[in-house]
Amino acid sequence: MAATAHQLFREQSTGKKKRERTRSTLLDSAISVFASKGFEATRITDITSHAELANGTFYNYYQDKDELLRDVATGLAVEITGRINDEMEGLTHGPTRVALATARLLHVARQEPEWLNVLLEGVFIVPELQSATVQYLRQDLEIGIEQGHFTIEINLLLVNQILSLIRAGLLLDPDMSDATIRQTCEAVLRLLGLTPTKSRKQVDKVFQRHLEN
Amino acid sequence: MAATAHQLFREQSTGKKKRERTRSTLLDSAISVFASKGFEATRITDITSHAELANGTFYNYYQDKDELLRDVATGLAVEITGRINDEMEGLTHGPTRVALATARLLHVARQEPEWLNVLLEGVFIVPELQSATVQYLRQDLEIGIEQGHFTIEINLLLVNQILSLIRAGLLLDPDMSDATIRQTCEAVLRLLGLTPTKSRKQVDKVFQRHLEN
Amino acid sequence: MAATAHQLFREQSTGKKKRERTRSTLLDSAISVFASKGFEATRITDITSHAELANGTFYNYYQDKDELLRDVATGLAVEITGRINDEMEGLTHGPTRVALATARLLHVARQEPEWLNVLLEGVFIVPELQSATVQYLRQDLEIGIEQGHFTIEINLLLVNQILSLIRAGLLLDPDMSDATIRQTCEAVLRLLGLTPTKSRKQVDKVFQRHLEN
Amino acid sequence: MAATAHQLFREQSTGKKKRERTRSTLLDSAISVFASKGFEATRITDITSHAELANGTFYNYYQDKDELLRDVATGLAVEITGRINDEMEGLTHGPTRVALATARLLHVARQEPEWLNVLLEGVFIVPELQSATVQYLRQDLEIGIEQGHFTIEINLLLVNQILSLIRAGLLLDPDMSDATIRQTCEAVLRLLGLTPTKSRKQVDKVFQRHLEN
DNA sequence: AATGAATGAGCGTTCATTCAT
DNA sequence: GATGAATGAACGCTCATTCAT
Repeated sequence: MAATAHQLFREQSTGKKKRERTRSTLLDSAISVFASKGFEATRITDITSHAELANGTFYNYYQDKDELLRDVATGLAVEITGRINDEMEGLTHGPTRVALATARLLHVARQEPEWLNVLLEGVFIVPELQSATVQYLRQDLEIGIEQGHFTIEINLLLVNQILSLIRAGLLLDPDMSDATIRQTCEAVLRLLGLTPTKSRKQVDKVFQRHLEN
Repeated sequence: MAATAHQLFREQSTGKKKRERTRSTLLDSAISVFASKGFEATRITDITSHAELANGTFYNYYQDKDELLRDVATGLAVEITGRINDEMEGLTHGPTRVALATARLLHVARQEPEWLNVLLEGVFIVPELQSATVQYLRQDLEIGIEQGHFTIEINLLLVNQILSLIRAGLLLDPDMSDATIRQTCEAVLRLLGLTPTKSRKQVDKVFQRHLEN
Repeated sequence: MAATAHQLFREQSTGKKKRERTRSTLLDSAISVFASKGFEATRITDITSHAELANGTFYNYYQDKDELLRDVATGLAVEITGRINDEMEGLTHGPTRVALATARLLHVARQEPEWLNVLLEGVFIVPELQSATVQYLRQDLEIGIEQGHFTIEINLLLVNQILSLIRAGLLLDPDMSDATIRQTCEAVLRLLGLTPTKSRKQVDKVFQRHLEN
Repeated sequence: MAATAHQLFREQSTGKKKRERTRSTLLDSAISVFASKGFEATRITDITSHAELANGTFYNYYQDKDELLRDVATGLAVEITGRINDEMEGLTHGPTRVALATARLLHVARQEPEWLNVLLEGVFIVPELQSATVQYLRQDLEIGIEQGHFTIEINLLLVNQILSLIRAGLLLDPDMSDATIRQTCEAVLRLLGLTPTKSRKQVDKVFQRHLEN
């Protein structure tokens, strides 16, 4: 397999059976190729040749591209939310949690530029990931509501609005400069009902305390 | 040509030369097909057969799908902004202008469900429409800033965020219920820096004064 | 009509009826386009647009490209043989006649680079031009035989060999340098049975007496 | 695959891998179709259907017709020159070598009428075969010059003239009667500077000694 | 006579998918 | 399990040809 930024699935499968290792190779290749050509434009052979496998091998694992995307996006979702959650332990302030989660997410996108792109394509194409996202956000949103910080009604549109704001940032600035991350975080907080001033301060705090490195 | 909701371009070209009428047929067909299958998935023959023309006829008018999309989206932009601007005459209050423009836009989407979908695909695919959109919004945003209502920096990301919010609404509720329109308008105002309360009131006012029908 | 090196047919038809003038425009355009793209690669619209006529107009004059080629090549043959014959008046020496005719032909090709190319394509594609060529050559060949200069049997293959030698020169050096013309003329004379020395001298003489300018 | 005169490449690949066998099938089919319709007029599907393969299979082996022609012509050149060279061992007399090579070449064309046709199209279309031909002829021409038999300057035009003479014979009499072969051989020798008498005698000798069968 | 819009058969090419090895 | 040759439907695009104006 051609060298990549980070072979997420391959690493997770070292030592496992061959079938699992080949599948992981496909998954990692899919990330690379989806990220560089986009899901639609990607051909099966793009993935298998990137994985240095025969084209026919693909069909030993997946029926079609969609099924692969589902697998990829789910795996990425698990990895990324895991990373974010690690840092959120013990935080109880709703806005801080949301701001941090958003900032962390975009930070991951900076370090692994391919991941978020592919994950978001997955969310917009694979239906079940939509509701998973809702589940994931709901808790933090409810905390913020209870604390009186968020003035919102939790519904599918709201979640989509948040995702769309994130996507807009990613689309315009794939390298995720600090400025883009900040503007996106602030936009999310404003959407949830914080004033511009509070949004700004909240983001500042999160950057100082959690993202200095 | 198969019956459609509203043959925008066909109407504009009645009485003109045959070449212009056929081009309009293609444009109207493109709207229908792009809206129902999406731009990417649309085949040239989908458009020509919807237009009841031979496939080859397409190439008498456009080099490829992109060129057609550009034409369609531009035409739609002119029509839609025209309709919106008609109602904005004399309004000087920044938030009102933005809220009304957004609400009107989404209203058009309710009446002509295909238009906004296609226009937005065009904006995200055709580069020159991106900057046209910026131009269109900038004035109202500047008014709101000067009046002290908006707390923003006008940049490309902001414009994309606004468009993304609109798109999120359209994607989730293509029929554009009042609830969706309201939530989208409020989201835009919050993004621009209004508090939840002001956003809500502003939207209420716009609905009462300008959208009762 | 776009400017060309020399509008042979157009000139011949000035003052005649419109039908004749339009046909001439097509013929001259055909020469230009056949010469630059080759007969096979030429499209009907290449010719009509070069002639600044509508594509449909073509079919008012010809059924297809082949018919047009026949017309073009015949016209060119008449023009070119006319020019050559003008200079041959009074010459009775077989080798001189052949050498001069060949040299003149290639000279015409230098002045009107498009003509010979098109004419030869015509000869090899249109059958009836083949036998016309035989007719044209036979007389001079017979003179040379009778005078004891040529050691040949006049047959179709011989004529084709001569034409092929001419074509080889044209293909390799479209600009028809003096060297190419000389080598080609000598090759023709050798083919007819002259020794290398006599061939060389014959060509020298023709160049001195008839082609000094 | 439909029956053909002689499946040159197929024979060479029996026992080899499937990929090689299929490629050979394509090559042999190409010879048949190119010979009967000409290179230009041949469609990809003409070749694949003659080979009893799916149209798509072609593209597993070649990018386009040109690439295939190059492969075919090269293979034919190797085969044909091999056959000719076998008979030339030990001959040191320049004119004999040239006459025999030419005669043998045309003899091959009689036995395998498709080969020379296709090879010559290849030589005139594929540039690298042009120079290969020059290389091949140069040696014999130099021998003849050194021996004082040929009165020539070796250049590209000369080589093209020789090829053109051969082509003329092939075009006019695809069955390659003895008369055509003789006339063509004599023409080549005359072109190289031999007198008609010597040319005739040389050809007679070659026919008696080497082509009696 | 001239136009040029419309046609649709035909071709090159791609690529998901199958299957014998 | 992995391979990769073979498939053929599907699509983009061209262009000779027709015909109403």
